[in-house]
Amino acid sequence: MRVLSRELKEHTGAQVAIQGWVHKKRLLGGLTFINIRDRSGLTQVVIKDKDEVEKLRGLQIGTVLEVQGTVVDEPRAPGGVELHDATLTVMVPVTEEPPIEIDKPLSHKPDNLDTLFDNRVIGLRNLQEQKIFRLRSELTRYIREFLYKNDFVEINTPKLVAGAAEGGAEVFKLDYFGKEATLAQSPQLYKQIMVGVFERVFEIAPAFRAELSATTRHVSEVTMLDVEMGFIEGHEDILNFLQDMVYSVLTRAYDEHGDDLKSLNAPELTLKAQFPRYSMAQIHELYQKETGKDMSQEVDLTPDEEKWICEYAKKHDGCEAVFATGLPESKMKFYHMKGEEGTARSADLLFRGIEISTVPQREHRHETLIEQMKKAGVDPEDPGFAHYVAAFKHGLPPHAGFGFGLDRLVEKTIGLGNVKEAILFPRDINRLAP
RNA sequence: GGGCUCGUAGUGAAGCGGUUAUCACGCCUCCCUGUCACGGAGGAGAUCGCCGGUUCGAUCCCGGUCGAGCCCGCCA
Repeated sequence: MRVLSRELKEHTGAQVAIQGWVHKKRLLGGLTFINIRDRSGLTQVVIKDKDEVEKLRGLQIGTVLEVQGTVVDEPRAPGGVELHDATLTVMVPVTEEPPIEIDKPLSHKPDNLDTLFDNRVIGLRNLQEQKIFRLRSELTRYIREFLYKNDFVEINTPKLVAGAAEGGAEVFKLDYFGKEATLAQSPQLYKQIMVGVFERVFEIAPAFRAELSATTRHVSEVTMLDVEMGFIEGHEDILNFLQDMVYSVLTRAYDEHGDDLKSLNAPELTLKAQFPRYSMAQIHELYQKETGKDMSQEVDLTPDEEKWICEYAKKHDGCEAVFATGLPESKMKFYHMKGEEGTARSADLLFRGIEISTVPQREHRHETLIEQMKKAGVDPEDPGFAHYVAAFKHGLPPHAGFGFGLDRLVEKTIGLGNVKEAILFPRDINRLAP
């Protein structure tokens, strides 16, 4: 029976078998230490028998082994237990030398990210590197649990779609049995339709963006959390809901994985249950007062302003998540609801210097929607949009939702410098493999 | 799409108009009984991204090219 590394201390004195990968060897002459890695961590194996050590001659890190031995309490061993009198059985011999070392910190310097991603398969065997993706898995689980608790249904919508769903962002075009199709850049229209069925829906899925962006915060395949909820009383409802979700998820991550976050050099969490809210105009004004730079002519916040307002909110409000409200009408999409004085009922959620979510209220009134579509140059009769419009014709309640960048959340929670570091196999302008 | 920067063993770095191209880790051989980024001795491993130019001589200077990174625009 196979025993896992983390279960070893429950078997003190017993003869057990462990299975895993050779993670590190230390040969001290008459004494050899081997670290075996399995899904639960590392086990230290102590070998004195020269013949056993010889079995590893010519074999590299990564060799898959079964080790039988006696579990011994040993304060000098990491974790307090180790395996003695070991017998090794090679399950999968590895003779190829690994291209990078996995028992030392991997370089995340911008210049070295290319090497990091080229060797991703091996690099992820590094325990620190794994932590990023174990945390990502946990953050995703927290989000799901929060949404389930709030009566949401998880849905899956098509990623092969006819034409651009929203217009605006660049899409990937492809041949679909002789017709032109695109990769969905957002589940926007589908999730709205589904409000007419379940009231509350969410999806966690890739969205594809063909923009020629080469920055630390863009990839061409992004994992989006899309949430949509019906029967809201006003825009506030969705802002509060997102705020509660983010607060719950982040505080839980720091509660349950504080040690991992610390070991990854994640910043301390500075968060309030109520996120501060500033209008775009206010942010431009505050920013100008502080830096002297006038950005009031910008339709949106500049990346520098996004960083600045997060720092400001952290100092001033004790919260590093902040809403930028009152997005200008010129940035409004046809499915957004108009706000007061040339604004859209929409906000951005910024966290640690970056936009992680856009949170608009939708236009649910059929007539108004048709008007806004026509104004935006979108044909409501178009096969790509007719079904969408039909959902409104047959009754959609007031609703709102948000698109939420999961990759960016992971990046910023851990304090990474590039969104790609939070993605197993990132896709950007130049990278399509691995 | 625009701007700026960078390409040196498997990996990470240093370097300089003339060097045997330097160091660390890894790899190979040997020594080492408590290591945990073990330690010690030795060894192999680099057409200095590619093409062209300047020069007596280019890894170094110039141009092009390919590759990469960062910023802007746009977004999540």
